[in-house]
Amino acid sequence: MDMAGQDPEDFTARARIREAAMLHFGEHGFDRATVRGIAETAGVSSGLVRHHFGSKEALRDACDAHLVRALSRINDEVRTDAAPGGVNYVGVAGAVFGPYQRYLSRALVEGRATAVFDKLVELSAQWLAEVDRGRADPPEVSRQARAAVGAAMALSVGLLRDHVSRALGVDAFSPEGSDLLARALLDLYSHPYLSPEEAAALRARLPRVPGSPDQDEKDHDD
Amino acid sequence: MDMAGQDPEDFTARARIREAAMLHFGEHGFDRATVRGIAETAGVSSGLVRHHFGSKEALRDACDAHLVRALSRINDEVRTDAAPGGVNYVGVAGAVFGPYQRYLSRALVEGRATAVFDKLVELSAQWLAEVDRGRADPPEVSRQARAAVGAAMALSVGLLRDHVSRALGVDAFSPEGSDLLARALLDLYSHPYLSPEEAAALRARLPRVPGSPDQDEKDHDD
DNA sequence: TCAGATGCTACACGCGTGTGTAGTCACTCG
DNA sequence: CGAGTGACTACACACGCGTGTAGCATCTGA
Repeated sequence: MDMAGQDPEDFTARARIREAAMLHFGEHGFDRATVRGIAETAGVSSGLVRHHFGSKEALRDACDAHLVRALSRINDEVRTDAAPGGVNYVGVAGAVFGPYQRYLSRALVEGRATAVFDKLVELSAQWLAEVDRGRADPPEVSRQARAAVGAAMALSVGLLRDHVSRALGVDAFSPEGSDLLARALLDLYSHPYLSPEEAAALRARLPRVPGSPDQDEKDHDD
Repeated sequence: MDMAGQDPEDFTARARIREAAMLHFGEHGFDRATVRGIAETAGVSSGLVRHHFGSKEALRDACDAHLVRALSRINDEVRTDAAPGGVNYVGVAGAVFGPYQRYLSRALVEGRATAVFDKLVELSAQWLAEVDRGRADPPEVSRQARAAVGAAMALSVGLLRDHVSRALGVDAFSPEGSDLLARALLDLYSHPYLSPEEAAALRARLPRVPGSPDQDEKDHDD
């Protein structure tokens, strides 16, 4: 039916409901959020929510789908606006979390929004490809693995927004906070926090070899 | 009453309930988890849960408190076992998430477990203090800010366990996965991913100065 | 021996929830 | 005009949930 575009349907009740749902799901979580509350925020009856989306879970699916669409749009914008020497991760993080920060956080932690994470891994891998080019020693682990970790790290501040904000003293997404964060991240990404010797030493202390049984799990007593 | 120790009460029904609660809260989330289900796992009646903890929320509080106790114990162990040249972050992450990975993840994302995060910031700051000593250029941002980001990053893989595992191809907490992760992290922490020039360039592209209004928030249209 | 805790269970209540149903209004098309 | 269709509402139902209450064993100490 209305598979049309993204803009023209934004004032429809359906879009308002979706928007309200992302707000409520993000703020209170899926379970705690109520269809009635969403309907109220959207200015419609609770029945209409069901009429348009069928069920609460289907509504969440629609939110997830919308998130992916929003991401791919943002992704294109970022790609054209990226710094020549590497993707501006701060910008990416700020953009990915957009108006939907809380919703995305919950979705990611609950294991959903896989497309978002995978896209971020892809971006991270591209970045690493450039970095690896100008590198003397060959990386020990695959680029994919490092990209996965990099993607997770890029999201970490957003996921732990409240805690980071508390430690920072200002909201991480406020102008002051994001500036502080950006500079902290630049510092982190531009300085090695382990010397090659330390890294080698720690590597040597790693649990035996892959495949060894749990060796560090002596007891979790209580 | 039974403020006794931590070990001697581990076989009591109260401890079993707490343990079952952390399992259920972690697996299904606080709202979706039911007192009846927790009671069944603990092998007791649902009434006993209320008898011991008063309410579902109080039960969660007890779980949080137990988590903090577990952390401080782990913290002591790690501190004595830490590598001389820096804290083994991989070990820390693996230890902090112990048997309570999922529970901790949810608690952190929901803004609880502040003590855990703050403790991690503290550890991170200690580590940075050592790193800063052997550093030529002075860091631009406070150690606290960098520690906050570092703590968030140390937790990121645990928070996004499912996604990272999917990108890795193996469970991030399996022996193979944690080994792979450790080596990826060591690579990340021991190599700068931005050259000083690139960092300077990106820093120059940062939004004006702290305190400037939103400049990058043109529109979030729909 | 007998009160009084204490650990624990069984059962019922009330409420909020997602969902189902019936119906109204408006607009379209033949 | 009139049937049809989709947006939308009001209302009721059934269910699962946290919570409350009453009661039963078991142990302890005066």
